Amino acid sequence: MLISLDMTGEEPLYLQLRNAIVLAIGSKSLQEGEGLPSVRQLAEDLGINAMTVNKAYTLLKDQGFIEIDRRQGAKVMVTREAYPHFPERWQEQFTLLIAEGHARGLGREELLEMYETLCNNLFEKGGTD
Amino acid sequence: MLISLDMTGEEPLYLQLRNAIVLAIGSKSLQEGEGLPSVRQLAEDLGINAMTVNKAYTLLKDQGFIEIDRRQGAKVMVTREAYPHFPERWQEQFTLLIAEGHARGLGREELLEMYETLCNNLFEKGGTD
DNA sequence: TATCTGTATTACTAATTATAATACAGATAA
DNA sequence: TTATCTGTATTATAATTAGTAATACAGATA
Repeated sequence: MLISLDMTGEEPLYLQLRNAIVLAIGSKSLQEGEGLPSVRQLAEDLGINAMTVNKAYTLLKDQGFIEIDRRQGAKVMVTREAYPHFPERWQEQFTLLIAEGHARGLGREELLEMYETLCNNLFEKGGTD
Repeated sequence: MLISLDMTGEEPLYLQLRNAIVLAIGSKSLQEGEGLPSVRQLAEDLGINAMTVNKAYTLLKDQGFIEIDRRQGAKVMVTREAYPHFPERWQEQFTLLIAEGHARGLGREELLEMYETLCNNLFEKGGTD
């Protein structure tokens, strides 16, 4: 899992990190049960503070993407119970993005093509799923 | 265009307003060239401050969804020049949402179904497009 | 002149972001 | 036992941004 952060952009570091990990899980390049680096290790690798990594991990835990064991560290474990807002909140955001694309001139077919292209790009990064 | 804001939620009022208008444009229930209420009028209707409405309008303008004429007020006018970040930024967000859905257990077919359902829901709100 | 536009200014509070230094609890391995 | 890993709680600090609001101004219009 290669993660690079944009230190100059406006997106918070902990969010960039959270998103990178969600992308990795979604593309199966991080698999269920797989362990994540320790907060200190990852912080050192990325050149950021350990508490910033901890913030990302805690967020991922609260959103049901990982579990954290004080002994072994964090590992991928997607659970539905931890995040009951799915799929309602997700659908809202999804609909909003579709609306944005359509408003900007993408027709139904173009939207569908775009969707499929993005899906393919995402899935070919990971394993055979 | 019926807009209702959640005054107690954590989502900022100006963002809720911006999103509601983008949804309306995307579903064609607000059409190209159609005028929006004045900032004061809308602020009064919604029971919020006029500058909050202005912030939403300014954001919509900066993102290329509306044009603002000091004389006539704001009207829907989607332009590509005003927002050169499309489609790159949009694709990133879209991909992230797909990844979230997939990570939470939606397979490729389920994702596609979900996509089509959301599309249909969105488009049937507006006109015949 | 009265009344609409949007908007610039200013203000104020609250929250966010990131970092840092410690310290602690628990587990593990030498 | 000791050293060394985990995560995490605590506290602090600093800079920045967010969010909302009150007010006044400029320009256009009727």
